[in-house]
Amino acid sequence: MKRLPIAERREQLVEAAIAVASREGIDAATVRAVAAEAGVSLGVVHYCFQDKDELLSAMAHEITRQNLSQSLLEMPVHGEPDVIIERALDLLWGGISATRGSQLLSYELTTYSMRHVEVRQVSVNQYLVSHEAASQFLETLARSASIAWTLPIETMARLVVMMTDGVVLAWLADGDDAAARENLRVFAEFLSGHARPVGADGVALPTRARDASA
Amino acid sequence: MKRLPIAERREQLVEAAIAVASREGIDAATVRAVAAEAGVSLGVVHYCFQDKDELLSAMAHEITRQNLSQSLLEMPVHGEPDVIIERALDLLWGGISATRGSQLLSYELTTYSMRHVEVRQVSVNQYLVSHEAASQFLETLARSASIAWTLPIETMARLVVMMTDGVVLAWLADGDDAAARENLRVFAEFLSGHARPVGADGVALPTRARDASA
DNA sequence: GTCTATAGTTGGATAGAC
DNA sequence: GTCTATCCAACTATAGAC
Repeated sequence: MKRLPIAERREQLVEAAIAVASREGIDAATVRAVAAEAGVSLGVVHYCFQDKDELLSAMAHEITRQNLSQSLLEMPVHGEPDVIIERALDLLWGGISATRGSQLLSYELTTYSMRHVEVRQVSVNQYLVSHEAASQFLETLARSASIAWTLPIETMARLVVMMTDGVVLAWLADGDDAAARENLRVFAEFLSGHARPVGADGVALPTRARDASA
Repeated sequence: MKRLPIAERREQLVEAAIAVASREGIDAATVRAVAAEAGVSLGVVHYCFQDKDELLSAMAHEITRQNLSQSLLEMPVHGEPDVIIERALDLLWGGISATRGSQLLSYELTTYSMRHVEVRQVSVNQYLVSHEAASQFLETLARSASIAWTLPIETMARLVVMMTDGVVLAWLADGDDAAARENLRVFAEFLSGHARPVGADGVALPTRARDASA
């Protein structure tokens, strides 16, 4: 546990910060607590990070990456659009419901960032990463299911982020897993309602399309 | 500014707490800052409230009431369902977008409550009040527009709360008023899609109903 | 690079004069 | 009921020995 290069030490401390903050909340993630969690002394943290805000920012960046990357990479192959959409949301929900502390921490970081100018970038980054992930999610979904979206991808992505936040917040509040899944089912219906079938090459199939213009 | 009955003093302090917390965030709402905001000395606050948590709980209860009561009381009269729904969401948004600090504070209180057992009731209360308000909103809407909802009122209410949270969070993050209104427009379409017309007396009109069973 | 020790703040809570 | 004064705990941050 001694004499690590500073880059590795920083990684270790960020992981420790994530651990303690996910478990006990953002207020509990003091420099002291992080040092204790990592098994180093207080001075080490201040040697690796200029101040607490820099540590918090690094932690936020990493947890945003972790929360979103895992759920969105695997996607079902081909099949009926409605089935694929519902299955994709199931996978998404699996990744979320298994990481309650991280999800809650993510919202704590959002509000914290909105109140403290020194870490303003955190919520901006969360916003950008979430929307990028949602866009990729929708595009992969469209390719897998041979569909196109009836609204611009940016609009759809914002709706996906919005609904995901809503579902997760409600679930954090009441812990009702069944209700969250029910919400996702309605969410899936909503997505299906804004999809129109296209050929495998991406060309619309006018005979089945609900709206040839759009 | 002297010798008020304790009930009035408590009200005054709660208002001061709301003011400072809405303006500067939950972390800035220290007992000292609240006392200064109210123009009283530190001891007065501890005389009126057993500890900080009791003050925070009182503040949370009051701001939850304020945030939700104002927007939901006025509702348009009769007319075409789609128009009424969109107009109702416009009114809702007006009440929200004018109170950015309060909205953000509400989410800060939610996450704070979820991490501190002593104020656990705060988020439970937020949940209950929000769902009750959403249910009333939907019922008033149904009466005004002479429609019925195709899903159980509890399910619909949870969806309304969920979507409202999502829209507000996204708006807090990027401040994009136009995008929020666009989201609400889609939200309105969603609501319209789950409404079916009934007679003014609440009886379904089978000739126009999309689904006579439900 | 890592440790201990400590300076310097801030904030919750209480005691006691008025 | 209200004020001032004070205690005590926890935290960020730095200095300096090793």
